[in-house]
Order: sequence, then C-alpha cells, then structure tokens
Amino acid sequence: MAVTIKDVAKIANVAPSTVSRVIANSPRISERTKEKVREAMKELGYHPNFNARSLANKSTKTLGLIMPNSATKTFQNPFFPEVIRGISTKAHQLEYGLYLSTGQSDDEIFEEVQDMVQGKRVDGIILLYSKVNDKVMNYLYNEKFPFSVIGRPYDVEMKEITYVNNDNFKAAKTVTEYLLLLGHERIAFIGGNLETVVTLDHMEGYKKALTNAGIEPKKEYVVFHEELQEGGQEAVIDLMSLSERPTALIVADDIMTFGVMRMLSEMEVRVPDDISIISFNNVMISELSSPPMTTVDINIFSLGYEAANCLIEKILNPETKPKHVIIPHKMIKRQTCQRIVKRLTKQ
Amino acid sequence: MAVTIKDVAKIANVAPSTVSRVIANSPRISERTKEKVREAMKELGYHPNFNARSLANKSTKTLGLIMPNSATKTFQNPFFPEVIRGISTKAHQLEYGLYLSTGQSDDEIFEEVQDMVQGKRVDGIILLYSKVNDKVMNYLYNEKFPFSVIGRPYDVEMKEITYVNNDNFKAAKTVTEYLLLLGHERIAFIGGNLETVVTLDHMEGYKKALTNAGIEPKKEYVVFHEELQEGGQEAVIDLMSLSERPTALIVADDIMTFGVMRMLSEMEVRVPDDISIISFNNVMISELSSPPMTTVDINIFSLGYEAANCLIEKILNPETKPKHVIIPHKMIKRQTCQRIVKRLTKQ
DNA sequence: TTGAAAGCGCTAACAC
DNA sequence: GTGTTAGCGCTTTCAA
Repeated sequence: MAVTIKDVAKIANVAPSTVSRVIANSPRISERTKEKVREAMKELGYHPNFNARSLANKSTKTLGLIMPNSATKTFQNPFFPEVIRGISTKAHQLEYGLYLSTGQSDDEIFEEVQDMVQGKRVDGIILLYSKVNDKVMNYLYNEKFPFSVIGRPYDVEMKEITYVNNDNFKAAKTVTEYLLLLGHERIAFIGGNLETVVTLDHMEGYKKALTNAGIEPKKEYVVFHEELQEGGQEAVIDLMSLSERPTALIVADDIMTFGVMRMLSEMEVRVPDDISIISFNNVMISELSSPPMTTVDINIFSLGYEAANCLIEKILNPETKPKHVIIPHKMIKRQTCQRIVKRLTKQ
Repeated sequence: MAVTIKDVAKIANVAPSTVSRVIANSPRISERTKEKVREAMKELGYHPNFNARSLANKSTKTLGLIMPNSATKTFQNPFFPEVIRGISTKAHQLEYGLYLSTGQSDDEIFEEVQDMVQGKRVDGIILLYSKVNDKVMNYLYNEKFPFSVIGRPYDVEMKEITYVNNDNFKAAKTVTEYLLLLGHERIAFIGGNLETVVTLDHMEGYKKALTNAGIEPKKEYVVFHEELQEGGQEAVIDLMSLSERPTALIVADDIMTFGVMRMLSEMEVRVPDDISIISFNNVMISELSSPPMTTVDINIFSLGYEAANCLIEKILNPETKPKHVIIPHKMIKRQTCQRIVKRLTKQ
C-alpha cells in the first residue's frame, strides 16, 4: 500500500490535517512544523493521492482537450501538436494536467464530454476546433461548464463564449488583395471542411476582397475538400480543368498546399511562374516546400497558450466575463507568389 | 450539487450499493431492479464520479502518455499525432482515458511521472520515445509500475520491459543494400538525436550493410542533427562540402528529408538525378514532397495501437510476461532513388 | 438478491 | 497554530 497522509502525520508527530495544510502551504502553520512535516514526507517518499484530493476538493487540476473526431485524418495536421504544445506550456506553468478525448465519432465525443463534465474528471475544457452548430459546445454552454474554444462559435447569440481566434476574415481578405495587387484576377479559393468556421471566414474575406475590387466571385473558383492531402490534389484537378484556369490559388491549409503543389508539379504547371499560391497556418514544414510557400502565420502556439490561459482564469474565477482573444497573424512572403505576366490570355 | 449514487438509489427505492452493482452490471442483481435503477439513472442524468470511483477502486482507467521533452521541437513531428491516434484507438475501445505529460525538461518530466505513479493518477504509462539511459524508464522499472515503451530499451538487462518497436536495424540495412544495388557506393547517413535508440539502430544497420559489401564506412559520411528541419539543411551543407560528395543519402526522418531536399534544390542538386534519397517513417505528408520521397513505412499507427494493447493487458493481468512486439516495416518506393549514372567521377 | 456500513485518502469546518 | 471529525461519492465486505 502506498504511503498516505496518515503515515506522514505519524512520523512527523502531528495530525493528518496538519500535513494537509503543509501540502497546501497554509500560512497558519509554523515554519518549524512545516519543516518537520516536509522531512517526514521526503523520508517516506510521499506523493498525494490525486483522486482523494479531487474528491474532497472538487477540483482536479486538469483540463480536457477535445479534438475533432479522429476518424478523419484531420488530426494528422501538424497544427495539433503545436496547439497542444501551447496549451501544455500554459497548463504546466499553472500546474494543470491534460486529459485527451479519444472519441472517433461525433457521438462518441459527445458522450465523452458528458462523462468528463458530470464525472468531474476535468475542471474545464478546450475545444480544439470550431464548427457550425456544435452539439458539444451547446452542451457545455448550457451546463455553464468552464470552457474555451480555439476558433470561434458560429452562432451569433453565443458571444458569451470564451474563444481564441485569428481574424481569419481579414487574413483571407488581405491575402486576396495582395494577389490582386500582383495583377491576378482569376483567383481561386481552395477551402477545407465547409462545416468549419474558419473555412467560412476565409471564404467571406476572399469574396469581400474580390467584390471590393469589382470582381464577381466565380462559383467554379471556389472548391472545398475535407481531406487534407488528397483534397489538395483533387482541388487542383477540378480547377485546372476549367477553360479559364485560375492564375492564383488561395489554399486553406499548408498541408493541403503540399498536395496542391505536388499535383501541379505533376501537371508541369510551374509555381510561381504559371500560378501563384498562398496559404494559411505556417506550420513547421511550410518553409520546406519547394519552392518554399508564402503563407499566413497564425501563431498556432499562441492560440493554444491563450486558450489555456483564458480557461484557467475562468476556472479560478467563475465570475470572469467571457473573453475573445484575437491572435495576430502575419503574412510570410516566401516564393510561391509572383506578379502576373500577361501573355496569350484569350479574350 | 451533481447527482450522486444516493439520489439514484432514493428514486429507484434501493440501496446505494445496489446502484453501484447495477453500474458494474453485477450478475447478482435481478433484471427487474436493474431496469428500475437504469431508469432512475436516465431520469436524473446520472454520471458516476470518476474520482470517487478511482479512490474506492484503486483504478483510474486512464493511461499516461509521456512525450519527449517538448522544449525541443521534436514534438512537432507528425509522428506523434499518429502514434497517439493509434494509442487512442485502442484505449477508446477498452474505455481507457488518456493523460498527457506536459513537462518541458527531463527533470520536470521525471517529477511528473513520479506524481502520476504515486498519486495514482494513471493505471499505466506509455513512453512515446526511447533514449539511452532513461531515468524515467529506470524509475518505472524499479517501481514495477505497468508501462510500455515505443521503441526499445537500450540497456540489455532490460529485456524485461514491454516494448513495441520496428526492426530498425534491419530496415536501415535493407535500405542501404538497396542503394548499394542501385550502384551507389558513396552513401551518407543523416541521423537524428544520438541519444535516441532508433538512431543508433539505424546507424548499425547502415554500417553493417556497408561492411558486408566490403565498403569501409566513412566518418565524414555520418552526421547527426537534433533539430528536424534545420538539421536536415545543415547536414546537407556538411555533406556537400566534402571533396567526395555522396551520391546517396539515408535520412533518419521524413521531415528531415524535406529539409534536405529543400537545401539540395537551393544548391541546384537534382533529386534523384544527382543524388538519391531514402528515409524513414512515411508520415502523412511524405508522399507530397517534390519529387515524392522513397521511404520506409514503419506503421506508426500500429506502434501506438500495440503499445496501448500490451499495456492494458499488463494492467489487467499483472502476471503477464513482458512482451516485445515488432511491427513490420515496408519500403515505399517513390521517386527519390535512382540507379547511379557513372560520369566524371574523379579517382 | 439486496442492504448496512466501513473505508479509499484527502480537505475543511469547527474546536481549542 | 494545531487537532478532531465529518464528509467527498463510490465500492465492497459482511449479513440477512
């Protein structure tokens, strides 16, 4: 049997409650007894039992992380390790642990979240994705359970939710404007999952920039694909089959861009000579594409770090008003965008 | 206050212990009362309290995952999401939860592991890395705490440890032989962290194949770099500065290969015409390099899945003998290897 | 087949 | 400052 608080108490010649107070570093305990108790703890190699503590405390000091359902390969995006690294860093500073969801389907995940919440397994929850009409988010909201979202809630009345996001609308708009300035007019947009809020925001920004420039967004120039790698490749096929090929591509995700570039090179379409590309995220490997891709750095680490920060704040002080943190983004110009060269364009 | 077993008991008109038995689905309870109790549970929206349960039970139904210290960027390797997906899948099947380490340094991680173990926060632990002389592994071993390792222990006397690994020696040997057969003789090896067991195994396999072929392994042809991206790039600089440039490269990790290829293309060294490359892992994006890389698929998902499997087995039955699972690997030929073309080689 | 009661290891209210 | 004691919500003997 493991060593308990009682064992320590006996050795140190004090009451169990005193030991408990020493653990909590209560100021009402004399330095002398603290010393005595700490010695006893060290001597016995005492470590507090988490479950007992949580039970008595009603606090687990752990955060639940909810991933998108891992049945899809979404999870393989290097985006996730990086957000988690951000979350982990903050959590670790404040001595919180991390508990991971394992559900494969939306229903399973919902079940899991319920268990976590009602079973008091975690003190708060971070949603690592944000999609429209999310059952989990609604549940958490109704239960008034502390949580924060990476991305943003889609439904307007939900402004009472704490979230950490980029200004994805603006980012997409800027990026489109940039291509416009480079002389491109036939700009296509390759988006991810249409149920994802970020995709929607990107698309809005893209369209806004076009209409501002007096260009009517064309339906054929907007395609969506769920799967990251194959998606990028299929999108290219769709787009390159058009009679009027786009001269520039805005791609929702760097990994997708790898697929896009792969397929393009197979078709012997040169980047950026024949077509310009710009994408989002700036994950670690982005700079390693050939040529290195121009992309928008969304500061993934900070997204995670802040999400953890806001959440813990809310846990510690339930009165905290909902916060909306916008992490700044930054265009990273590398080598996949080029001023358009006018040549045998039919018209 | 949340709904407890007592509330359910009251509504169902039974004793709390009966409710507990229904939860455990004890065969000694009549179907009639089971029904009654289940109805009451549903009516109240009852979910058992994890901490109370773990405390009474001495079982948490959760596995601890220990990552390499995330201070380094190691963690960004898409390898990790994929192992975790494997672990997660198995864990989920058997209704285990996942608890993540957050430590940034080796010392912090060691502390954390101690807390997890002694604090009964998890029932078992999976080490997601394996390095030489690992303090954590030694601790776990001495405590006789259930754990499994992805990779393998380095010290021989530790054959009593359960691990899931590839035959990395063989893989590296085969790969080297393959290049030899393609006519290459100046084959370089770009390894990762030298404290990592897999790196060591790779190197042994590489050397073995060379000496078997009567080629003396050259010191200058073996370089190591910790950082994945920059590492690959620096390695290329080192190697390409040699008076006798290698004609083929064996790279420890696909992500590193991206860096390698990037730098090569900057130097206008063509792959595979001027130099062949083969690497390890076959992570998701590997097929998206330009040209797509030849690599060894190590079945990352299975590594995780089996590690979880073995661990849970051991938790459920502590008498289980240590297991050593070898996950098969498979060379995926794509477009970065070519038969060598003899030309103005100085000699 | 079910109930009563003790106890898992810790915290916190209340005493002194 | 420190001890006593009553739980936290569940499981598990032991009785019936």
